[in-house]
Amino acid sequence: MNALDTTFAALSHEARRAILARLADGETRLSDLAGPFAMSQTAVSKHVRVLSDAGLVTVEQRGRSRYCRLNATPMKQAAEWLSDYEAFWGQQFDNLARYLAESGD
Amino acid sequence: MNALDTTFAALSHEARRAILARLADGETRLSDLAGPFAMSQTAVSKHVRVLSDAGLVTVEQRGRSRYCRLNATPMKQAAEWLSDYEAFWGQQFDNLARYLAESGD
DNA sequence: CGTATTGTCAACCATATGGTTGAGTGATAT
DNA sequence: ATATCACTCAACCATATGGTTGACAATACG
Repeated sequence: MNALDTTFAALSHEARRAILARLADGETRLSDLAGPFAMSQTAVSKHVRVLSDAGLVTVEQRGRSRYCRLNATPMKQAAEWLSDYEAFWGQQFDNLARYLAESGD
Repeated sequence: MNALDTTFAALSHEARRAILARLADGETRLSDLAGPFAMSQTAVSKHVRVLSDAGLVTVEQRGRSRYCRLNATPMKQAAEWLSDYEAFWGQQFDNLARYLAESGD
């Protein structure tokens, strides 16, 4: 898997996006991250692992806690990939119109 | 799975991103899509199915061929989600500096 | 008609993902 | 020293993903 693969895959789960949103407010301990989720701490830990493997989160052990920090850098590449399609975002109706025109040939 | 989940998941495979890139050049038949891939047509068909389920591709049967068309609309939502983190993209070194400063306490 | 083209479907396989529980480890507090 | 906190790890489970093959269906061509 390349970087874009792992980045998009990491972003494809709501819990992980929620974790990132939380980290946008600042560094958070793993146990504090787990709070809002109806999920065991182990599960949250696994999600953080996925985010960490994707380079989206930096984990640092201090004392008995693990502090998680957002690293948005990989998102930049993802956003750049998406931006290549910016020109097509408004074209849904154009496509529909073309489809209707073509199917009427 | 919500829309963002399926969109990001669909984008997390290189073959599917390649298919989308190809479709950006215009409508393409499924068999023509399969060409460049070291993969059976069935596998390509499955990828197109994933893209279609995510709303990124519109498939239309004409004669014995299936014509695939790009629909970038779902990407817009994904790009908007990402753009919320734009402010953090440049902060990797800031974060590193802060980390070093804190760990030096 | 028969045959090639274009694709699906079903079955199968290996591996990944997302979750659980229970046990264990290392740091901190009392 | 012991208890508690914050985790990880290993095992297990169910389901999803990504791929294959072989059989089938529908369209088009001659």
